Amino acid sequence: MSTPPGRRRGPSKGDRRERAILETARALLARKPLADITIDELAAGAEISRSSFYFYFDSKLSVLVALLHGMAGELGRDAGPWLDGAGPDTTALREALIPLARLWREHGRMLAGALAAAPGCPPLAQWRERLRAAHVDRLAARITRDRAAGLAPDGPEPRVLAGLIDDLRTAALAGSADPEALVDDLVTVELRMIYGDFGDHHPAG
Amino acid sequence: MSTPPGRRRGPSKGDRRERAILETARALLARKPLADITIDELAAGAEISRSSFYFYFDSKLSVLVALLHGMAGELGRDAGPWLDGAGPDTTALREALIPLARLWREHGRMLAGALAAAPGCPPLAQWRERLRAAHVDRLAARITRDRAAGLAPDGPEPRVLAGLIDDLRTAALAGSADPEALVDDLVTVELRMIYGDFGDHHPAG
DNA sequence: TTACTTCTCGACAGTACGTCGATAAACTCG
DNA sequence: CGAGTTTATCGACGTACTGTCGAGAAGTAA
Repeated sequence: MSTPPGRRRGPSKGDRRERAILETARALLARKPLADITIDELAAGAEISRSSFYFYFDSKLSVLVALLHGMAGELGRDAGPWLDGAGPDTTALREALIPLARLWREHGRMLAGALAAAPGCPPLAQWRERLRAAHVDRLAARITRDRAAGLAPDGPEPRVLAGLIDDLRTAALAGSADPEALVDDLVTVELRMIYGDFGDHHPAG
Repeated sequence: MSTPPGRRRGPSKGDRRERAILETARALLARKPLADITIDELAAGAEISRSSFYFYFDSKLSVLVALLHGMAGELGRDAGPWLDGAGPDTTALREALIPLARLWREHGRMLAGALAAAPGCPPLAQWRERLRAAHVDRLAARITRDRAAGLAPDGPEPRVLAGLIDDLRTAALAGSADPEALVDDLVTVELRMIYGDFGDHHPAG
């Protein structure tokens, strides 16, 4: 359910087909959930027969996983300054959230679909877990540092708090029709979760 | 997909069958997601044939919806003191969260499954929306009152903030293996989201 | 050409869904 | 009781989608 079955290597024509399947999937996922997409549609989009589809992927879930992996890098981009910094750095947090929100605007249906399908499909669950862990680990470390430095008040276990922040972020972005409009509010709220209102003043209405 | 097809009224034997289906569904949903449950299983659990199932419900989603409606009341119970009160009332918030967490411990799989299936099934989406609206409306009003009274700092639009809190709560409870262990941390974090650290001190490690 | 890998497809088998019409069981009321 | 109606049950059917198999067409290279 996760590794391609037939192909070996070679930059040949079947590659274009594989791309076409991925492209078709991306297009369809922007309009409807995975469950409503049939292998026929995917195959038709790549101009091959349904059976041929199975030469490239072993299920539509594999297609989604491939799509998601292709996007893995983008999801954590620009988070460095915030996650590796210290104190209630509004700007850094915002700079981390903006590209994330953009990604959610562009691929929201796909990401939300993947998240919803994750419990019940190990490879998807693993993908989500990895992403979450990457965020939580670094954020928890940051919280620990800030508390030690007296920059943040005591509170929930850093890892738990970081988990709550990740949950909030994901749920909010997944649920919103206009994720980018949420950025400023998310900044405020995430900072409050960590710092109380240490030096925080709401940036924009 | 949402209203029963055949039955009229009368406290007769078919009622027991309907109950049996609901019971079976509840039991199965505790172990696996809706997608992995077949009508056959539901029918077998109620000791009727697959076709007979359709006399009672028109799909397994309808069963889930019925189950959910039967639980609608419990979900908002004990939230009154918190939602109708004022200021960072740790106790009231905790009293609201405890029964909620208990419910999530007992029926977490079912609730999480319903949430995951909601986008893609109007009746479920509606159910979720109603629940969310009920919470958000009252909480937003509370935030507005508290700000007017100088009890809470300014921040995101009350409705937006309330929405974020609802998202956080739901996502956190849905994702946790032990929701009740999360209550104290949720209390801390929700209060911080609304009040910054106005008078808040973390209750328990 | 031959020999090989890459790619394609039709045909098949399996599973689950939802509908229909025939009929059985249970109630109702004369 | 027994005729009529509602309530409940089921088998058979048609449909949609999934995934596999094996035959073989293209492409590539000696």
